[in-house]
Amino acid sequence: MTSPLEAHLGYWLRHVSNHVSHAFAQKLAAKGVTVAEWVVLRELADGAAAPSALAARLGLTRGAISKLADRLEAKGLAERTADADDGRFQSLSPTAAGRALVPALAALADENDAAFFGHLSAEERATIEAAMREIVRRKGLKGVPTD
Amino acid sequence: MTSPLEAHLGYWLRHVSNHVSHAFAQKLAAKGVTVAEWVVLRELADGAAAPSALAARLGLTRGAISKLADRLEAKGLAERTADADDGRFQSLSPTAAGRALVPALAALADENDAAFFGHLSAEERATIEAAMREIVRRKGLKGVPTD
DNA sequence: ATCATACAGTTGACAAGGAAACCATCCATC
DNA sequence: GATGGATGGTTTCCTTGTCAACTGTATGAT
Repeated sequence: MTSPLEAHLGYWLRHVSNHVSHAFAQKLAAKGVTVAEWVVLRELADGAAAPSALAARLGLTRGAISKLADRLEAKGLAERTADADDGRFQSLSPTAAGRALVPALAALADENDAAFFGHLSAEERATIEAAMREIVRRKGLKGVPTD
Repeated sequence: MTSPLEAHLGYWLRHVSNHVSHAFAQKLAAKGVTVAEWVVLRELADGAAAPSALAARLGLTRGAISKLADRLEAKGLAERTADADDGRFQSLSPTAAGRALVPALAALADENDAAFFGHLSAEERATIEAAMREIVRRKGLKGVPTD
């Protein structure tokens, strides 16, 4: 007997996480930003960063970051600056507009998370988060997903 | 203070679920099948279905199913048959080859799930699954994700 | 009977990443 | 100081999905 899809925890995780992300994407769209853009912007709010550092931290390829940087720059939310010392390096930093946008987007993120998980008890939330952190630790997973 | 990404349960869910799916995709690739194809194939193993029914059940658009059907047909794993009564309808059914493939793929799915979640206690697993099911119920979420 | 409407499936344009090839720049060694 | 790797960033191609327009078929109201 082949086990049904629903037997897998991975199934449920993806199912819910897909919907969470999708709902979040909808909310972000109203601000003219995609989820991936938000993640980068959020990261940049803590200080400018090199594209490849972002790639490593966010679990994306350098190519993806390159394209994301293009989009953010086109939207006037971030800008590249060449490193004076090393011609290979560059630094991606948020513009004033980009920086200004972060709080509103963060509020949307909070709101979205609350909408999906707000009803869970503190224990349940703790259990789930701990389990996820543990899996990440065990598997040595790197990289941030897209939310 | 804008809350960090890690404060959101949605973040952790997606993080882990991304890796679970990716790992699964790798395993499936050895069998020449993608995750989406597996999901459809698994669904068809329970009996032939109309494309639009699949779309609704799997949370994909009809267009996506149409292309998936193309691929499955090209690989000789499924086939379309026109409905005799209603010219608009068709039915997607697994070929013998497709049907034969399912158990092996299901084994991979089991294996993959175990690799990520096997170390969790039964209680933890139950808590997580119940929470996810509850969210799906509350939100009235439809559709299966891609695992 | 006819015609508008709804519906199943397909198709084409587009978005977003991954993989890999490609450039440019730096550094280490000779 | 030249030259042969590393290393950072970009570009190209491919895959896969959505969205919206389109095709063909059935149905219901007149």
